[in-house]
Amino acid sequence: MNTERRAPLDRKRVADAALELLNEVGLDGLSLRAIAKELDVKAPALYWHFKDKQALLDEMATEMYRRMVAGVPLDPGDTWQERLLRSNRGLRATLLVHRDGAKVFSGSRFTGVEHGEQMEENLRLFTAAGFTLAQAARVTVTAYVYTLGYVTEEQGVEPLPGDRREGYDMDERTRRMADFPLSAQAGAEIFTDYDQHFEEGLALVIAGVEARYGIG
Amino acid sequence: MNTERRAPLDRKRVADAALELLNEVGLDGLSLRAIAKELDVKAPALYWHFKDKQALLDEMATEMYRRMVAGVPLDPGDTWQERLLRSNRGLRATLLVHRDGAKVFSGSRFTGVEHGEQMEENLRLFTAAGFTLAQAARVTVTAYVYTLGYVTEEQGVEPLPGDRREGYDMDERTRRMADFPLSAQAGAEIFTDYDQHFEEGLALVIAGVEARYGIG
DNA sequence: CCAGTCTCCTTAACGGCGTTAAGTTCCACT
DNA sequence: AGTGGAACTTAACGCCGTTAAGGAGACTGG
Repeated sequence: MNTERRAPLDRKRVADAALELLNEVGLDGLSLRAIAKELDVKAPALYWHFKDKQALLDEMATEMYRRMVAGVPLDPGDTWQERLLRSNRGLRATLLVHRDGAKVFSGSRFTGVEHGEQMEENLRLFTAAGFTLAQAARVTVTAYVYTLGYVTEEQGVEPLPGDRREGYDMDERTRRMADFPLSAQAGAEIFTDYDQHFEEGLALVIAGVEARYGIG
Repeated sequence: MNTERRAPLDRKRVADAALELLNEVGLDGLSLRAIAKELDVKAPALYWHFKDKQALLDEMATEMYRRMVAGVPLDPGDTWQERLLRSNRGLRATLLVHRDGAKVFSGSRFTGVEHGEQMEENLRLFTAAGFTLAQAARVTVTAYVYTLGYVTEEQGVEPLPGDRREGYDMDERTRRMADFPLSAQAGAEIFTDYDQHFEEGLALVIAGVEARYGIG
């Protein structure tokens, strides 16, 4: 008989398995029973590690954040513009790794205070560049919610990079919008080239900061 | 005996009832059975009017949009800046009317093509102001996702204006963030005064458009 | 060496969920 | 009067998050 005993779970291993499963089944299909099965365990076992499902989702978001920090090494010598670009590109890339990544992220709260470190570094850089703390907060939050909102919309159309959801066929949309020629044409401008359009919006925010706060 | 017969339901009446209920129970608690009860009907009756729950949520989002358009009369003589301010303030106000308004809105797609009219008007105004269609699309989308992202975060902290969710006590947060003084202090800057901070972020976007596209 | 405790999991069950199938009632029209 | 469709109800399915109770194995103190 097999007396090998599986190593006990921990929060990170559960979150990892859940994130992997997320890509296959999406947020709606992400049940505790399915996650448990992935870990060769029954669903109630998860309650030993998390008080409820939301706590597991929080851990998933936190894990995504950890991977983002690990994948986006920040140069302390960055200008604030470079920092804003890098961190928001990194954020978007992180969200895009998982189906419904933006929803998981924005619906959850980080466990612990690890995220404080990166936040502190950013605020330090911005204030050193001449921003007041209030301005620094405003800039980072504005870029953050822009990115989150952008990817949320993006993933509503393309759950994973490259595979478009049904009902978002461009030709069909153009036909439906025949009475609104500008809107019809703008559709091609909105529902394609997500990478490039994200960059442009981010550039608008940065240009706004330079202009309004007078820090180049 | 009572032979009065209730007028048959329609999509709008269902969506109205669901939106009203949404404020009491939140998106998680918004079950078809509860909506049906509100309408003196059993849950499966809703399937006569909607093919599934998502279709009902889509109708709710569309109804929110209709109310926004009705509540934010657009002056054709607006400058593009005024238009961008007005429409995004109107959008935020609309989202804030209902608990989880931003989530409902960004998770759904409009039914029909009514929204094309307003979109067309906006694009007309922007192109008339000198923007290319591509620029006009970029500007409106950037402001749109900013607003959506902002309110999503806002409603994560304050589900309805004025009633703060537990776990977002500022003093307690400051204590937890003691190791990160800038972040701790910035918290007061981020998790309060949502109206004013929304305006500031929107102003940043507008300033960016002026600077980057050279249209004042 | 063994009793007791703690960790980590299982089994069983609860109420509620979205959804489907089948049947019912009532009205409009021929 | 008879037919047909519109607008529902009743009953049921399988799945969900969650809780209660218990059990197996390792760890610890006497």
